[in-house]
Formats: sequence, structure tokens, C-alpha cells
Amino acid sequence: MEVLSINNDLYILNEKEFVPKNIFENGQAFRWEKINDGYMVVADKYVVYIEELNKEQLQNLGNYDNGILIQNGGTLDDYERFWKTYFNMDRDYFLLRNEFMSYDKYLKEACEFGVGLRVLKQDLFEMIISFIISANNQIPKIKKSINAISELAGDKIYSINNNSYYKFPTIEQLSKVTVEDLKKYARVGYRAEYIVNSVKMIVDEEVSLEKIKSLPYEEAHKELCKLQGVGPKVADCILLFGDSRDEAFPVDTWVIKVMNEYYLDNEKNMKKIKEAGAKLFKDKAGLAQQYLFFYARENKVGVKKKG
DNA sequence: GTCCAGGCCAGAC
DNA sequence: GTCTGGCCTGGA
Repeated sequence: MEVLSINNDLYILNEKEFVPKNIFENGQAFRWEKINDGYMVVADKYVVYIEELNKEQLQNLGNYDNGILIQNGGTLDDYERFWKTYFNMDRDYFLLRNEFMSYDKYLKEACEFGVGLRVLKQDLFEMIISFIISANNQIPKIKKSINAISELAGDKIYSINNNSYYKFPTIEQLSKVTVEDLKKYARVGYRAEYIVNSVKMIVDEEVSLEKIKSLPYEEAHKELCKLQGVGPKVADCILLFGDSRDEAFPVDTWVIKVMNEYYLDNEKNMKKIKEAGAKLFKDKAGLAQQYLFFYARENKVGVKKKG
């Protein structure tokens, strides 16, 4: 793997374990938009366009086998300080998949299907709010709500043509937004109270984000569940995508389907499904979950066909 | 009009 | 502790 920065654009070269679709369309991130063959992504203070390089571009850069463009991603310093962490570039996904492929034939198939998937390390506070919104909701709506909240309270970071992009608000900024505005502009419905109350609990340090980062997984999970609108599934998403807790195993409808299709027999108890995940995949349950989830949703595993 | 979506909460047992 | 019904909203 090699990283270049040319004219404020970053290039990640000769890294096969990096497929934008498998990273962004995997339910872990919401601040992206499919444009042409790539993705417009807002992360921290950055607004970037990410796409796979074609043969000509690879040749011009110096005969690389494959590569990713992060347009407007910044300098190598930006890479070291932000992108490297955001994309978890220190994790060797090739090794990880090889390990998983020896587990069982289902995980093997999911790992082959999901080559290039990576679990992001995003901002903890942003993940808390994002996944409170995600409950009983669908991705296009979640994305709209989060963009609206960013526009409502966050700093403007970039404008192009008539589009403006906003950073996700800080705790301080979001604490000033009212339930009424969240309902009216962000269309989050009954989740508005959850957001306002949870932000207040964080501001008042009834729940400390620093503490959560330092606690062992089980205790961090318990701590997050004190927040309104945060249950077991949402807490696991927050820990997996916002704090790189690989043992977190979010059980959503797709995981219920895929676990019952391959590992369990019509188990409906979420807690038991989660325990099965922990037993099967141990301290890497969250990573296995990502491959299984992606495979299940893309292939509609466990969905009864009509007719 | 009806149904449901990447769950949580409150109340009942 | 475990189970059930209700829920904002927008699109099928």
C-alpha cells in the first residue's frame, strides 16, 4: 500500500481491501451521496469525492495495480492525522478475511463477497446521534435527517455550485437545537425528544463520552444504554463504528435473517442471537457481522420469495 | 387506504 | 427478565 498527495488530492494505491461501495453502502455511514461512479463524503471537516481509479489514471501515476482517489482529501499530513484513522488503515483486512474464511463456509462466502469492506472509525458523538435516528428508520431518511441537523447547527465547510456542506455539529452546538426544530427541519419525529434528552445527559456528564472510550466493552455498552433512544442494537452500532469495538455485534433485522439462515434455528430473541455471535466470532464479532450483514442484505438472504 | 422499515420505550406479566 | 403494542415519517 502506498499513499500519495497531489494537488490536495489523496491517492491510496495498491490496496485491494478498499472498495468504496462496500464501505459506504454497508449501513455504517450516512454522510455520503452516490455521484457518478463515486461517493461524495462528508467526514469531520472534509468534503471529498471518493472513487476507484481507472487503468489510465493508474498508469499516469506510475503503473499501479489498483487505487482510490480521495479528491480534496488534503496532504499526507491530513492522511496521517485523519484518514488513516477514519478508514482504519492499520488493520490488515486481507489477513482478517483469511482468518474468517477458515471459520465456516458461510462466513467464507460473505468474506469473498465483501472484499474491500472496511469498518470505519467515526466520531463517537456523531455516531450516537446518527444511530438514535436510525432506529425503526430507513437509510435515505436517516441521511436526510443527519444532513438537516448538520445544516441546522453545524459549521459550513464547503460550497460548490449551489450546494453547501456542513460539518456535523459539536455537542455544544447541538445542545442549542430544540425538539420543535428537530421535528420541523430534520423530520425525526418521536426521536427528537430522544436526541435533545441524550445531548443534555452528555452535556451534564450524566453519561461521559471519555469514560465510555476507556471502559471495557460490556460496561461501555451499559453506559450508552442510559441515553434515551439507545438500546442494545444502537449501542452496539455506536461502539463498532464510533469506537472500533470489534466485539460489538449489532443485531438488526438482517442479522436476524442471516444468523437464522446459517447458524440458528428460528431464534427470535435478540439477546440470544447476540450471544451466538459472540460465541462464534469472539472478539471479532463486529467485523464478522459487517461481512454477514453486507452479504445478507445485498443478496436478500432469508427473504421469502414471492410466488 | 394499508403496510413496513437496519428498534426503543413503557407497561404488563 | 421477557414479551407485546405503539410509534413519526415517507415511500411502496
